[in-house]
Parts: sequence; C-alpha cells; structure tokens
Amino acid sequence: MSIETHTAIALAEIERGSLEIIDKEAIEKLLKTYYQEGKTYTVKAGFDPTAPDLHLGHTVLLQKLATFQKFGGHVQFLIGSFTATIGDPTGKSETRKVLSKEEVHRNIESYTQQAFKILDPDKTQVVYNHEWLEKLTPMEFLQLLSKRTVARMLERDDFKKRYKNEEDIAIHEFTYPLLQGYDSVVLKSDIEIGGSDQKFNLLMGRQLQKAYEVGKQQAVLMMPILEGLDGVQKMSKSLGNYIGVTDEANNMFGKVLSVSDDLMWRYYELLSSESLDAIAGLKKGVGEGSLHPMDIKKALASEIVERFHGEGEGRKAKEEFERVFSHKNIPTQLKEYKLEANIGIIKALVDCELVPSLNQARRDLKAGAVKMDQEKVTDEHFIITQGEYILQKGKKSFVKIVVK
RNA sequence: GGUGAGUUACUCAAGCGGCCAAAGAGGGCAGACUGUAAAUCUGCUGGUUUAUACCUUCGAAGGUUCGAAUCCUUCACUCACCA
Repeated sequence: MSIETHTAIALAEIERGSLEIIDKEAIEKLLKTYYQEGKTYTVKAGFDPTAPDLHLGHTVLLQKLATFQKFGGHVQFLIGSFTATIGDPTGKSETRKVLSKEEVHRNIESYTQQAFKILDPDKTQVVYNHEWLEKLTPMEFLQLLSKRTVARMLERDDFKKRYKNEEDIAIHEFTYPLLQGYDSVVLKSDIEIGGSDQKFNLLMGRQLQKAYEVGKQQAVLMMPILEGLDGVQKMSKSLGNYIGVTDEANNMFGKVLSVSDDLMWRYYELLSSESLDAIAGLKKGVGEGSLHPMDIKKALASEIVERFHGEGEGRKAKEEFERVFSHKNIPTQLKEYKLEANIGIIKALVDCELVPSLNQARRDLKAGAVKMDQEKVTDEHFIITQGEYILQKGKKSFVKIVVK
C-alpha cells in the first residue's frame, strides 16, 4: 500500500463520528510523516477525576485515542489533578464540589485502570497538570493571563450568554481555559481531542501554543457528547442515565437493550467498532423490515460487554438475557439474603434492598409488581415461612431469600 | 449603597391562617400492550410493622396564634430596578 493510501485509511477512521476537526491538514501531515519516517506524534485528551468510574460517555474519547494509537499516535492522558482540586469552572449551573487530594488520588487510580481497558499502555503517557500548574509563579501566571483579553474570553458561548444576561462570571473562571490551554503548551501536543462542549478550551490550546511560540499549533478533533439512556441528556453519573464500564455484564447488556431504537444508532456510531458502511447496512435492513431492531441491539450490547468483560462474555450475557426476559426464567446468578423466620412480605422487600422503604413496598405490592417464586403476591400481610424463595420486584429485580 | 421581588418535595410551579404531606406539569417507579424499543392507556410518586394516628418537610432561626408553607422579626442567599 502506498503512503497515501495508508494515510487516507487512517484519516477516515480518525474522522469517524467526529463533529468537527480543526486543521485537518495538520493531522494528515502527521500521519504521512508517520508512514514515511515512522515518526510518532502526541495526542492529548484531558480528564477530570471527579468520579472514580468511567462510563461509556468517556469511552467515546478513549476509543478515539485508541484509534490514534493504531496510527502512530502517542496519547497524553492528562488528568486535571490541579483543576479538580480547585472547583467549579462552569458557574453555578453545575456546582461541583471541591474534591480532597485523597479523593482525587483514589479516583485517578481506578480511572486510569479502567481507561487501560481501551488504551494501549505502551503508547500512553499519564500526566497530571498539577505537576506544572502548581509550580507557576505569580509572575508566570500573570504572563499567561496577559496572552488573552477579556473580549476574547467573552466569545465563549457560556460566558457570552452569562455576560449578556448580566450574570456573574467569577474571575477565576476565565483562567480555566487558559490553564487548560497552557497544558498544551507544556506538553507540546500535536493534536488534542475533546467533547464538542470543550471547543473553546481546545482552541485555547492552539492559540497559547502560538503565543508561547511552541513551534506548532495543535490540531483539534471534537467528538459529540454521548446521550445517556434517556436519549436526551448527556450521559452522566449524577443523572443516573449511564452505563458504567465496571457495570456487571448482564446488567450492562440489559442497559444497552433498554435504549430506544433511535438512540441505538447513535451508540452504534460512537461506540461500536463496526464500519460505518456496515452500520448503514444494518440501518437499511431495519428500515426495510428484513432485520429486527432488537437483534441489532443485542449485537451491539454483546460487543460492548465483550469489550469490558472479555471474550465470550457478550454471548453469555445475551443468553442469560434471553433466558430471563424472553423465556421468563429466573436469573442464574442471584444475590442471596438471609431473613428471619415468619417475616412479612413488606419487610422482606426492604431487607433485600428491592425497595427503599416500607411504604414503597406496599405501593409496589398493591400495583402487582411483586412476585415470589413466579407467583404474584398482593396481600401485604403475607408471611413468608421457612424455606428458600425467589423474590422479584418488577421485571428486572430478582433476589434469592433464605428464610430460617 | 438604596428600593422592590423572590427562596415550596427530584425539577419547574401553584398555594397566601385550619379542608396542606402540600394543586398541576415534567421526570421517576410499577401495571397492560410489546422487543427490558417507541407510542398509548392505567396506578403510584415523604417516613413509620396502614394508622380516619404519629413523625419529618415548604431558605435558616426565633415569635404571634387553639392552629402557620401561609402573619411578624432577624439572618442567609437569588433576582430586578435605581445610584
């Protein structure tokens, strides 16, 4: 294959799913140089260690980084260790609590560990921005500030809006994009990737690299923000609409299957490793009725489960799913609770953590959502006698109870 | 700094002395129908071993009253207009 062909293939894969690329020519050049001379380049992406677990929303970026690694990129996995300990850059709309150093440290541990399920560790450099940001002298900091103007900062949508509405903008908020951009100066990144909501900050890196005469300006690739399970809001832990990369396999499978058909295509595009052509084919098949959307969704779910739980696990999760939900069987793996003899059904539901309160248990019972050994129970005074039972609330929650 | 308006459950938002655990909408949970999809329909949506009972809740603390989310005082925060 010629260098041109290699480059074109790589570029196409890199572009996939991206929302916008700034300075695509630069990326093309880096790829070409890689194929000509074997010279690698750096790709930076920043992560906030505000939570210990990654979800699929994060992996959209990680997968893109992995793609770069396939084509000569060396990843600069930047942990916002400095910014995370300071506070809230996006104003009161999203009051973020300030994390202690220990918390941040713990988060970073599990965070990176999870990230390496996708990234190639040999081509990844984990860097922490407190290493250089903490060392900035006031003079250096002011020099950094002097590189930009207030007018420029107000170009950022978020700031623009708030300024127009005469809402407060804390002065330190202005410094966040600058600090983030400064990371690119220190790291001399060739490319930075991030979510589309980060556009302003990503571009800041470019501008600061110029201002500091780094000798290059990073290309920028923006990925869309992945919607959560509700299909509307972005995937986030606080909204509870996420699929965590550490989610148990069967649960992960189920969550994927619960997304709407519309959202499924979005997940295909951003999470699957199927080619875009193949996806278009699937879509066509579904549109024509020759393919059942649920089968397509199951394939996606399997793929995702395999990625995080290993080969074979996707198929297993699928089989289990079909056993339980299509054929209405009891799951093979059940959490087991030991309960006292002659316990009331209401109390039992709470003790097994199927419901949060006795009242909720009564409501569910009344609604006909509770089953014991596949038999519906509606009498709230029902007493469970000695034995082993399967207790079920709703379609999805099963528990095994052992009553002494 | 001055003046005025506001702060209600997960969110928005009614309530302006007892009938308020607090309307309505959204969200969520559950049931029916399905494919753990969408759409639709229905029920539920503070807690307490279900009680025409008690407890906690309407920014915070005090007060008036038989009785307060509702009235008064102080404090905190938010918003608007003026300087």
